[in-house]
Amino acid sequence: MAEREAALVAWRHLLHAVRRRERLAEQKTGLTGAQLFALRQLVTYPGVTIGELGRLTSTDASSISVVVSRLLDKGVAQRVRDPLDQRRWRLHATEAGVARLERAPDSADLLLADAIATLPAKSRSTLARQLEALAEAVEGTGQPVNEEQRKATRD
Amino acid sequence: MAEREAALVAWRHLLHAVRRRERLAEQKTGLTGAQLFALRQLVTYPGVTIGELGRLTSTDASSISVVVSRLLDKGVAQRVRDPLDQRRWRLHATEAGVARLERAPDSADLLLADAIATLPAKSRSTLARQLEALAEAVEGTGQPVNEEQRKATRD
DNA sequence: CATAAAACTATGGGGTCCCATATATTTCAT
DNA sequence: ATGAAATATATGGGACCCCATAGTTTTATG
Repeated sequence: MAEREAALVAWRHLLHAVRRRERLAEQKTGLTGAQLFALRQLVTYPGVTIGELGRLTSTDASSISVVVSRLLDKGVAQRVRDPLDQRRWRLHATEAGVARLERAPDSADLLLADAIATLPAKSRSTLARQLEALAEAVEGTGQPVNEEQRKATRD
Repeated sequence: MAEREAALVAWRHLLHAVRRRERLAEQKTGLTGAQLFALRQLVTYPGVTIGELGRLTSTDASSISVVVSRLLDKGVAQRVRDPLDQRRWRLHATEAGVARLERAPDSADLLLADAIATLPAKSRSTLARQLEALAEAVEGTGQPVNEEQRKATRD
């Protein structure tokens, strides 16, 4: 019944809420949700590459590549060739970028993080486990579902 | 600490898993994730309107309108003017649409629903409550509403 | 050492999403 | 009854997302 689908509905509510919040933040900051989130990773992990950033944000490298190019255009990020590997760019937030983030306290990713942080520790870890289990289930089927945990290659 | 962000990471993992699963299902069925989900609602709630479908799927009416137009083009849905209100379309899945859905047992929305269904009842309802709470937090907060444009879009 | 294979980033295709707007129809006030 | 306000759907803009693929550079292999 409705009971059985409540979590699925709630999942969509959260998705919708996040997307709308991202639009609001965009109007206020001029940076989209994806841009804000990527930029925040750059502040936290200075010098990451495109590929690493993709793994950090759980998006395809080709997707994050486009997002980064916009960050560069807007002057909130910089890139430098990795001297040890000329294929890679090392990415950094600029001063302007950091300032821009500080003026975006109600971006979707932060509100979500804050909301999660206010959960009791136990609920929080349960939630994390459940979401990972769901991701695993959605990911796994269709392709060989190995009991043995896939090579994790953690981020 | 990583602990504090585990749920946020898990959230993104699930998002990524769903998007990738939708691509796989698309290759197999010729219908995108949004199309499959909308079509399934049409089977469950025959005769819904565009607006109702938007509320059912937690998406903007203008977004679902485009998705529906593709369903119509593909012949998996039909529409008829509501005789009582000439602005509205009444939407239905066609036979072909129903058949198409039956051949898509591993679509993202179904896999997610199944995974949720396999959770213990208690965990399931807790998850639903938590996700709703997060949606509420993301939606509600930060919204200074500063008088300005405030279109009550409750659903 | 030369070359094939793998890794990294970028580009383009087709879809989705929200918002702002436009048009048609219905409902509400006066 | 008539004009104004609200409602329903559609269109276009700009960004995102995944996948396929291409061009470089690096690593592995014979």
